[in-house]
Amino acid sequence: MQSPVALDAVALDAVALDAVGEPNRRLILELLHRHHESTVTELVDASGLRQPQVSKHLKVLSAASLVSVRADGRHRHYRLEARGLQAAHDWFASFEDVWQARFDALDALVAVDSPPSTNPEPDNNPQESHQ
Amino acid sequence: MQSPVALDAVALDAVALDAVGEPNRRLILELLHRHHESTVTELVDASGLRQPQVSKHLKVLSAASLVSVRADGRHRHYRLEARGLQAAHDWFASFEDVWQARFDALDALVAVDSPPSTNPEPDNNPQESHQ
DNA sequence: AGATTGTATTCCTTGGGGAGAATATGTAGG
DNA sequence: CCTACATATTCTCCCCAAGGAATACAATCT
Repeated sequence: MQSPVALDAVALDAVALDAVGEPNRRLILELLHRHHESTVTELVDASGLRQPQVSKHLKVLSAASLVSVRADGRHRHYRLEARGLQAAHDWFASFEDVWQARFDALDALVAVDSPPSTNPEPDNNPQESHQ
Repeated sequence: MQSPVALDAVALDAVALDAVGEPNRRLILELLHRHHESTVTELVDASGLRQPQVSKHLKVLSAASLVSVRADGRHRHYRLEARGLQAAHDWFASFEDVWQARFDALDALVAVDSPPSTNPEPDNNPQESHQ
Protein backbone atom coordinates (compact mmCIF):
# COMPACT_ATOMS: atom_id res chain seq x y z
CA MET A 1 0.00 0.00 0.00
CA GLN A 2 1.48 3.29 -1.04
CA SER A 3 1.13 6.37 1.07
CA PRO A 4 -2.33 7.83 0.57
CA VAL A 5 -1.30 10.93 2.47
CA ALA A 6 0.20 12.63 -0.55
CA LEU A 7 -2.84 11.90 -2.63
CA ASP A 8 -5.09 13.22 0.09
CA ALA A 9 -3.05 16.38 0.30
CA VAL A 10 -3.25 16.94 -3.42
CA ALA A 11 -6.95 16.31 -3.51
CA LEU A 12 -7.67 18.46 -0.50
CA ASP A 13 -8.07 21.73 -2.37
CA ALA A 14 -10.22 20.00 -4.97
CA VAL A 15 -12.51 18.54 -2.34
CA ALA A 16 -12.65 21.87 -0.55
CA LEU A 17 -13.46 23.82 -3.69
CA ASP A 18 -16.13 21.32 -4.62
CA ALA A 19 -17.65 21.63 -1.17
CA VAL A 20 -17.63 25.42 -1.26
CA GLY A 21 -19.33 25.38 -4.64
CA GLU A 22 -22.70 25.19 -2.92
CA PRO A 23 -24.48 28.27 -1.56
CA ASN A 24 -25.87 26.72 1.61
CA ARG A 25 -22.50 25.34 2.57
CA ARG A 26 -20.97 28.76 2.10
CA LEU A 27 -23.73 30.10 4.32
CA ILE A 28 -22.81 27.59 7.02
CA LEU A 29 -19.17 28.54 6.76
CA GLU A 30 -20.04 32.21 7.11
CA LEU A 31 -22.22 31.50 10.12
CA LEU A 32 -19.42 29.50 11.69
CA HIS A 33 -17.08 32.39 11.04
CA ARG A 34 -19.21 34.80 13.00
CA HIS A 35 -19.52 32.69 16.11
CA HIS A 36 -16.47 30.88 17.26
CA GLU A 37 -18.29 27.59 17.59
CA SER A 38 -21.83 26.50 16.84
CA THR A 39 -23.93 23.47 17.55
CA VAL A 40 -26.05 21.90 14.87
CA THR A 41 -29.26 23.37 16.24
CA GLU A 42 -27.72 26.82 16.36
CA LEU A 43 -26.81 26.44 12.70
CA VAL A 44 -30.29 25.15 11.91
CA ASP A 45 -31.74 28.16 13.68
CA ALA A 46 -29.46 30.67 12.01
CA SER A 47 -29.55 29.22 8.50
CA GLY A 48 -33.22 28.41 8.10
CA LEU A 49 -32.27 25.00 6.77
CA ARG A 50 -33.62 21.83 8.31
CA GLN A 51 -31.60 19.78 10.65
CA PRO A 52 -30.87 16.81 8.35
CA GLN A 53 -29.61 19.11 5.61
CA VAL A 54 -27.37 20.92 8.02
CA SER A 55 -25.95 17.64 9.27
CA LYS A 56 -25.38 16.44 5.72
CA HIS A 57 -23.69 19.67 4.68
CA LEU A 58 -21.53 19.52 7.76
CA LYS A 59 -20.49 16.03 6.79
CA VAL A 60 -19.35 17.25 3.39
CA LEU A 61 -17.56 20.21 4.92
CA SER A 62 -15.90 17.91 7.41
CA ALA A 63 -14.69 15.56 4.69
CA ALA A 64 -13.14 18.61 3.03
CA SER A 65 -11.35 19.62 6.25
CA LEU A 66 -13.33 22.83 6.26
CA VAL A 67 -14.86 22.24 9.68
CA SER A 68 -14.02 20.18 12.75
CA VAL A 69 -16.14 18.85 15.55
CA ARG A 70 -15.87 18.82 19.30
CA ALA A 71 -18.20 16.45 21.09
CA ASP A 72 -19.71 17.75 24.30
CA GLY A 73 -22.40 15.61 25.81
CA ARG A 74 -25.14 15.26 23.27
CA HIS A 75 -24.08 18.50 21.60
CA ARG A 76 -21.52 18.67 18.85
CA HIS A 77 -19.72 21.95 18.49
CA TYR A 78 -18.55 22.71 14.97
CA ARG A 79 -15.89 25.23 14.14
CA LEU A 80 -13.95 26.28 11.09
CA GLU A 81 -10.92 24.19 10.26
CA ALA A 82 -7.89 25.90 8.82
CA ARG A 83 -6.58 23.14 6.57
CA GLY A 84 -9.34 23.10 3.99
CA LEU A 85 -9.90 26.83 4.02
CA GLN A 86 -6.24 27.49 3.49
CA ALA A 87 -5.97 24.90 0.73
CA ALA A 88 -8.80 26.54 -1.19
CA HIS A 89 -7.41 29.98 -0.54
CA ASP A 90 -4.01 28.91 -1.78
CA TRP A 91 -5.49 27.61 -4.98
CA PHE A 92 -6.84 31.06 -5.74
CA ALA A 93 -3.69 32.72 -4.51
CA SER A 94 -1.77 30.92 -7.25
CA PHE A 95 -3.62 33.19 -9.67
CA GLU A 96 -2.54 36.37 -7.93
CA ASP A 97 -0.28 37.34 -10.80
CA VAL A 98 -3.38 37.76 -12.95
CA TRP A 99 -4.79 40.71 -11.08
CA GLN A 100 -1.39 42.03 -10.14
CA ALA A 101 -0.62 42.24 -13.83
CA ARG A 102 -3.80 44.20 -14.23
CA PHE A 103 -2.77 46.68 -11.57
CA ASP A 104 0.67 46.99 -13.09
CA ALA A 105 -0.90 47.84 -16.42
CA LEU A 106 -3.09 50.37 -14.68
CA ASP A 107 -0.06 51.93 -13.00
CA ALA A 108 1.78 52.18 -16.29
CA LEU A 109 -1.20 53.81 -17.88
CA VAL A 110 -1.48 56.35 -15.09
CA ALA A 111 2.25 57.06 -15.20
CA VAL A 112 2.11 57.80 -18.92
CA ASP A 113 -1.12 59.70 -18.88
CA SER A 114 -0.35 62.00 -15.97
CA PRO A 115 2.36 64.63 -15.42
CA PRO A 116 5.12 63.76 -12.93
CA SER A 117 3.07 64.73 -9.94
CA THR A 118 3.97 63.87 -6.37
CA ASN A 119 3.54 60.13 -6.26
CA PRO A 120 4.02 59.09 -2.65
CA GLU A 121 3.94 55.29 -3.11
CA PRO A 122 4.66 54.07 -6.62
CA ASP A 123 4.98 50.52 -5.37
CA ASN A 124 1.77 49.93 -3.53
CA ASN A 125 0.35 46.63 -2.37
CA PRO A 126 -2.15 45.63 -5.01
CA GLN A 127 -3.69 42.67 -3.27
CA GLU A 128 -5.31 44.66 -0.50
CA SER A 129 -6.59 47.57 -2.54
CA HIS A 130 -10.03 46.91 -3.80
CA GLN A 131 -13.04 49.06 -4.53
CA MET B 1 -34.16 52.03 -2.54
CA GLN B 2 -30.81 50.31 -2.49
CA SER B 3 -28.27 50.43 -5.24
CA PRO B 4 -28.39 47.36 -7.49
CA VAL B 5 -24.68 47.72 -8.12
CA ALA B 6 -23.93 46.52 -4.63
CA LEU B 7 -26.08 43.47 -5.22
CA ASP B 8 -24.16 42.65 -8.36
CA ALA B 9 -20.91 42.99 -6.52
CA VAL B 10 -22.15 40.73 -3.77
CA ALA B 11 -23.34 38.13 -6.24
CA LEU B 12 -20.08 38.10 -8.16
CA ASP B 13 -18.15 36.03 -5.65
CA ALA B 14 -21.10 33.66 -5.32
CA VAL B 15 -21.27 33.13 -9.07
CA ALA B 16 -17.52 32.72 -9.24
CA LEU B 17 -17.41 30.21 -6.40
CA ASP B 18 -20.25 28.26 -7.94
CA ALA B 19 -18.41 28.18 -11.25
CA VAL B 20 -15.16 27.05 -9.70
CA GLY B 21 -16.95 24.25 -7.88
CA GLU B 22 -16.51 22.02 -10.90
CA PRO B 23 -13.32 20.12 -11.65
CA ASN B 24 -13.25 20.58 -15.41
CA ARG B 25 -13.76 24.31 -15.08
CA ARG B 26 -10.87 24.46 -12.65
CA LEU B 27 -8.83 22.53 -15.19
CA ILE B 28 -9.66 25.11 -17.85
CA LEU B 29 -8.67 27.92 -15.51
CA GLU B 30 -5.37 26.21 -14.80
CA LEU B 31 -4.71 25.69 -18.49
CA LEU B 32 -5.47 29.34 -19.16
CA HIS B 33 -3.09 30.26 -16.39
CA ARG B 34 -0.21 28.47 -18.03
CA HIS B 35 -0.59 30.03 -21.45
CA HIS B 36 -1.36 33.67 -21.61
CA GLU B 37 -4.23 33.18 -23.99
CA SER B 38 -5.84 30.12 -25.53
CA THR B 39 -8.31 29.44 -28.28
CA VAL B 40 -11.13 26.99 -27.79
CA THR B 41 -9.45 24.30 -29.85
CA GLU B 42 -6.26 24.68 -27.87
CA LEU B 43 -8.25 24.15 -24.70
CA VAL B 44 -10.02 21.19 -26.24
CA ASP B 45 -6.68 19.73 -27.17
CA ALA B 46 -5.08 20.33 -23.78
CA SER B 47 -8.03 19.30 -21.63
CA GLY B 48 -9.22 16.19 -23.41
CA LEU B 49 -12.76 17.51 -23.22
CA ARG B 50 -14.90 17.85 -26.30
CA GLN B 51 -15.44 21.15 -27.97
CA PRO B 52 -19.06 21.73 -26.94
CA GLN B 53 -18.27 21.09 -23.29
CA VAL B 54 -15.35 23.48 -23.41
CA SER B 55 -17.51 26.17 -24.98
CA LYS B 56 -20.21 25.62 -22.38
CA HIS B 57 -17.77 25.74 -19.50
CA LEU B 58 -16.24 28.88 -20.95
CA LYS B 59 -19.68 30.42 -21.06
CA VAL B 60 -20.17 29.76 -17.35
CA LEU B 61 -16.70 31.04 -16.56
CA SER B 62 -17.37 34.13 -18.61
CA ALA B 63 -20.63 34.82 -16.80
CA ALA B 64 -18.66 34.64 -13.55
CA SER B 65 -16.09 37.16 -14.82
CA LEU B 66 -13.43 34.50 -14.54
CA VAL B 67 -12.43 34.66 -18.21
CA SER B 68 -12.70 37.19 -20.99
CA VAL B 69 -12.69 36.82 -24.74
CA ARG B 70 -10.90 38.53 -27.58
CA ALA B 71 -12.28 37.85 -31.04
CA ASP B 72 -9.72 37.42 -33.79
CA GLY B 73 -11.07 36.28 -37.12
CA ARG B 74 -12.76 32.99 -36.57
CA HIS B 75 -10.71 32.32 -33.48
CA ARG B 76 -11.68 33.44 -30.02
CA HIS B 77 -8.85 33.93 -27.58
CA TYR B 78 -9.78 33.35 -23.96
CA ARG B 79 -7.76 34.62 -21.05
CA LEU B 80 -8.16 34.82 -17.30
CA GLU B 81 -10.13 37.75 -15.99
CA ALA B 82 -9.09 39.32 -12.73
CA ARG B 83 -12.47 40.41 -11.40
CA GLY B 84 -13.98 37.02 -10.72
CA LEU B 85 -10.75 35.45 -9.56
CA GLN B 86 -10.13 38.22 -7.12
CA ALA B 87 -13.71 38.16 -5.85
CA ALA B 88 -13.45 34.47 -5.05
CA HIS B 89 -10.01 34.91 -3.55
CA ASP B 90 -11.28 37.72 -1.36
CA TRP B 91 -14.08 35.54 -0.08
CA PHE B 92 -11.54 33.04 1.22
CA ALA B 93 -9.25 35.77 2.42
CA SER B 94 -11.99 36.92 4.78
CA PHE B 95 -11.32 33.67 6.67
CA GLU B 96 -7.60 34.34 7.05
CA ASP B 97 -7.93 34.87 10.76
CA VAL B 98 -8.86 31.21 11.10
CA TRP B 99 -5.53 29.81 10.03
CA GLN B 100 -3.56 32.69 11.43
CA ALA B 101 -5.03 31.82 14.80
CA ARG B 102 -3.81 28.30 14.24
CA PHE B 103 -0.30 29.50 13.49
CA ASP B 104 -0.35 31.60 16.63
CA ALA B 105 -1.34 28.58 18.65
CA LEU B 106 1.39 26.57 16.97
CA ASP B 107 3.96 29.22 17.78
CA ALA B 108 2.89 29.24 21.38
CA LEU B 109 3.11 25.49 21.50
CA VAL B 110 6.57 25.44 20.00
CA ALA B 111 7.77 28.15 22.33
CA VAL B 112 6.64 26.16 25.36
CA ASP B 113 7.44 22.68 24.13
CA SER B 114 10.73 23.51 22.50
CA PRO B 115 12.32 20.07 21.82
CA PRO B 116 12.98 19.99 18.05
CA SER B 117 11.37 16.58 17.53
CA THR B 118 9.43 16.42 14.32
CA ASN B 119 5.84 16.95 15.30
CA PRO B 120 3.89 16.15 12.16
CA GLU B 121 0.34 17.28 12.92
CA PRO B 122 -0.65 18.65 16.28
CA ASP B 123 -4.00 19.33 14.73
CA ASN B 124 -5.84 16.04 14.62
CA ASN B 125 -9.39 15.43 13.59
CA PRO B 126 -11.16 13.33 16.20
CA GLN B 127 -14.06 12.30 14.04
CA GLU B 128 -14.15 9.50 11.56
CA SER B 129 -16.49 10.23 8.72
CA HIS B 130 -15.66 8.04 5.78
CA GLN B 131 -18.47 7.10 3.42
C1' DA C 1 -36.86 2.51 33.67
C1' DG C 2 -39.13 6.06 30.36
C1' DA C 3 -39.05 10.65 28.38
C1' DT C 4 -36.87 14.25 26.02
C1' DT C 5 -33.53 16.57 23.51
C1' DG C 6 -29.63 16.75 20.04
C1' DT C 7 -27.71 14.78 16.09
C1' DA C 8 -26.91 11.43 12.42
C1' DT C 9 -28.61 8.39 8.96
C1' DT C 10 -31.64 6.14 5.75
C1' DC C 11 -34.98 6.16 2.04
C1' DC C 12 -37.22 8.45 -1.50
C1' DT C 13 -38.14 11.99 -4.83
C1' DT C 14 -36.88 15.58 -7.70
C1' DG C 15 -34.28 19.04 -10.21
C1' DG C 16 -30.13 20.80 -12.09
C1' DG C 17 -26.48 20.45 -14.77
C1' DG C 18 -22.84 17.96 -17.15
C1' DA C 19 -21.90 14.87 -21.22
C1' DG C 20 -22.81 13.34 -25.98
C1' DA C 21 -24.46 14.02 -30.73
C1' DA C 22 -26.15 16.81 -34.10
C1' DT C 23 -26.74 21.21 -35.84
C1' DA C 24 -26.29 26.26 -36.41
C1' DT C 25 -23.46 30.33 -37.09
C1' DG C 26 -19.69 32.61 -38.62
C1' DT C 27 -15.36 33.32 -41.01
C1' DA C 28 -11.44 32.62 -43.95
C1' DG C 29 -9.65 30.73 -48.44
C1' DG C 30 -9.61 28.66 -52.93
C1' DC D 1 -19.81 30.73 -54.18
C1' DC D 2 -18.46 26.75 -52.06
C1' DT D 3 -15.74 24.50 -48.88
C1' DA D 4 -13.33 23.84 -44.76
C1' DC D 5 -12.49 25.31 -40.28
C1' DA D 6 -13.57 27.47 -35.54
C1' DT D 7 -16.94 28.15 -32.27
C1' DA D 8 -21.58 28.35 -30.31
C1' DT D 9 -26.01 26.39 -29.47
C1' DT D 10 -29.66 23.08 -29.19
C1' DC D 11 -31.58 18.72 -27.75
C1' DT D 12 -31.64 14.66 -25.17
C1' DC D 13 -30.18 11.63 -21.72
C1' DC D 14 -28.65 10.51 -17.36
C1' DC D 15 -26.40 10.86 -13.05
C1' DC D 16 -25.70 12.91 -8.88
C1' DA D 17 -26.69 15.54 -5.22
C1' DA D 18 -29.85 18.54 -2.58
C1' DG D 19 -34.17 18.49 -0.18
C1' DG D 20 -37.97 16.34 2.60
C1' DA D 21 -39.80 12.96 5.85
C1' DA D 22 -39.21 9.46 8.89
C1' DT D 23 -36.31 7.03 11.75
C1' DA D 24 -32.23 5.59 14.35
C1' DC D 25 -28.82 6.61 17.66
C1' DA D 26 -26.96 8.91 21.72
C1' DA D 27 -27.04 11.28 25.96
C1' DT D 28 -29.21 13.76 29.68
C1' DC D 29 -32.94 14.16 33.11
C1' DT D 30 -36.62 12.75 36.31
